[in-house]
Amino acid sequence: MAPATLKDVAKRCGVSLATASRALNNRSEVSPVTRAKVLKAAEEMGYVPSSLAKGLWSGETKVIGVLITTIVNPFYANVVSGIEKALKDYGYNILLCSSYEEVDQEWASLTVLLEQRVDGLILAPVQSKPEVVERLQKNNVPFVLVGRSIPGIDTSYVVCDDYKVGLMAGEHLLERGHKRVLFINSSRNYSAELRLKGFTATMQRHGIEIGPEWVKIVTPEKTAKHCLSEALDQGLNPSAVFCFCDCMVLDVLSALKERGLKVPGDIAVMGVDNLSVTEITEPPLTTIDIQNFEMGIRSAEIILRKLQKPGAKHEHIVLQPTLVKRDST
Amino acid sequence: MAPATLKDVAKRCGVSLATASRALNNRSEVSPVTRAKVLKAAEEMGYVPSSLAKGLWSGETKVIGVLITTIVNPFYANVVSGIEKALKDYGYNILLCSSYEEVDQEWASLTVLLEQRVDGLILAPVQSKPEVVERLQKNNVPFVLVGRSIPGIDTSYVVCDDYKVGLMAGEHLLERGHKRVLFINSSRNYSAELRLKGFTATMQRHGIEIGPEWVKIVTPEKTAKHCLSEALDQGLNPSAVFCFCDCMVLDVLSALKERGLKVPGDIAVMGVDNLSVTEITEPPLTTIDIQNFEMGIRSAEIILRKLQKPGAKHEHIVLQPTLVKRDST
DNA sequence: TAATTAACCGTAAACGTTTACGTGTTAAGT
DNA sequence: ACTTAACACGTAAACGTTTACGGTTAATTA
Repeated sequence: MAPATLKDVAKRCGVSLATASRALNNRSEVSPVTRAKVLKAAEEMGYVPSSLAKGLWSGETKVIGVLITTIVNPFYANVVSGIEKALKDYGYNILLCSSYEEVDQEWASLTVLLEQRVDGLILAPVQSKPEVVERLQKNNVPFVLVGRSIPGIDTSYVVCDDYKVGLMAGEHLLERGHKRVLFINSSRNYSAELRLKGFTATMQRHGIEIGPEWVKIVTPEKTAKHCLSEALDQGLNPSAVFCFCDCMVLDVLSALKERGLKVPGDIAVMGVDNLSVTEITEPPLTTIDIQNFEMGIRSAEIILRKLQKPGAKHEHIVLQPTLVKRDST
Repeated sequence: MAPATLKDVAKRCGVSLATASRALNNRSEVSPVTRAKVLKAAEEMGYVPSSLAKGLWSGETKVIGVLITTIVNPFYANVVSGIEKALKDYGYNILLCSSYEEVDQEWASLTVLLEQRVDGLILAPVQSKPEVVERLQKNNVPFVLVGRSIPGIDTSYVVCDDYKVGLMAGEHLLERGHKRVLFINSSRNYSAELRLKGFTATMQRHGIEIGPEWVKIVTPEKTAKHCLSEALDQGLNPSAVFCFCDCMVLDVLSALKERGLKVPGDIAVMGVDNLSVTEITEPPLTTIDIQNFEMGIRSAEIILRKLQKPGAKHEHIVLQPTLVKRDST
């Protein structure tokens, strides 16, 4: 009951494998009448060519690996959607893997993607360490980092200007009079570092030191909600919370609700990503738009270019963030 | 610069292909010293076995195709996340395709998935027509429908009790005194039909006829926002809107905001899916929980069982919806 | 008429694995 | 000293494609 093969089709028409293959691939060396016969037989038998065999022969699978933290985060859903859109017209498909922000899981996913011989790879690396990238370079597979780059290593990447993100958040919150700001950050990746740097530098320029107790880090075990609770229980009394991404803001928002704290009356909050939900929360959320969908598009386009010209230079795309002022600050 | 093959590894160790293969697969017919030599060489050369070749030989790819409408809808993001979780421990991976609710796109994606020789398929069919399912049956690939079944055809599926969803919505809205309810529905799939039936039957039981002008259908070209505008411009004056899913509710919500209509004061709204955002919108949204994540888990489990016992009976899982009363009604 | 060419088609090798089968060596049993 | 068994390893076929190469026929040219 295995699927019909080219051999089956050929046999049924009484032609050779080669002829059947040529007929199906619209090559000229086959007579019109034979071609029609083969096409008809293939159609009737529900013949679907095997990408495995084709890939083994041609060395390309028409599959692009995508490795993100989790598709449940709408930021990545948007990125993946952008990737999908850009790849569709070129016949490429997506093999999706998630790291859940865990190094081991990322490594394992990478193994899978390499085994599947993906033609290219788009990934948001978990850490800002070189191992993962070195592995890809060693395996000679075209790849692009998306959302996060890695300092000191030359790769293609599509990111936003993360330092500026931190800077914009700092300036905005200062403008609104906030001096005690809790920063709930993501773990270990370079974007998180840059946003923190941009933020602290800006606050410092206005004479405000951000001590380590004002920076909490979300991990797979410790949600943004936990971070907030921890801060409040430590008696920190922030007047505003700045989160690495809108997802964390949503988490914080429900925590504040539970505690009966009003936003922005008792405490202000803002995030990054400009997820569509931020328009319709109560209150609508101030956030920073970093062009999620566009990031997906651009990274896919880079991969497509790399596939066309294998020797091409690395491309570095830095998208500009824009502040979206709403009512939560 | 192609990736190292088993042949390369074997040559470097001065052993045959067969021995190298056996060493890497931990078979007993190879001496400890040879095995160590092979493993070391493979490690050094960054050898990664080709799933293509392995798949061609074994007939299984360790890949499950997932065909949904779009990953941007958090409902499907949750479903996919559930699938991923259930598959992970068994070494299966996800090839993701989107139909965007278009029949042609669905058909094309299916071709790709069959070409890739996925071991199994989880899909949310666009229409409640048999073509797609017949194709899969003809190609003899195990599959499960998720979220939507197809009437009159025996397949495995994981759905919620859609008739009951419609019924619950109807009863809840009646209870809140709404008699003029606009139903913004999804297009052409059986779940949409069932929810509509459950809804209209319930309203009818209370003496309220739902004329066709009270049912609007969202298509790729016509968003929920359009549907609402159309209804209001037709002078329909609904006191409540029931949407096929929360995504549509969010869309409606922003449309109402633009028009300056208050929820639930001027008009009530409710949806289905219990997306996490519905807790924190203003107002928090009444919705119906249909266990999104669980749907993913269950459908993946069915596929896993089918892969173990190819001859097994179809499984039909109907999850129970629960009404989540919040402030939008 | 003989030689050339075009049109069509088949044979076989290759892609990277796995395993059935065969072969040679050594150790144990008679 | 001869048989047997166990062990370690190699050879080759198979999975489903594509294409280089060669061959046969018929049509064209000299």
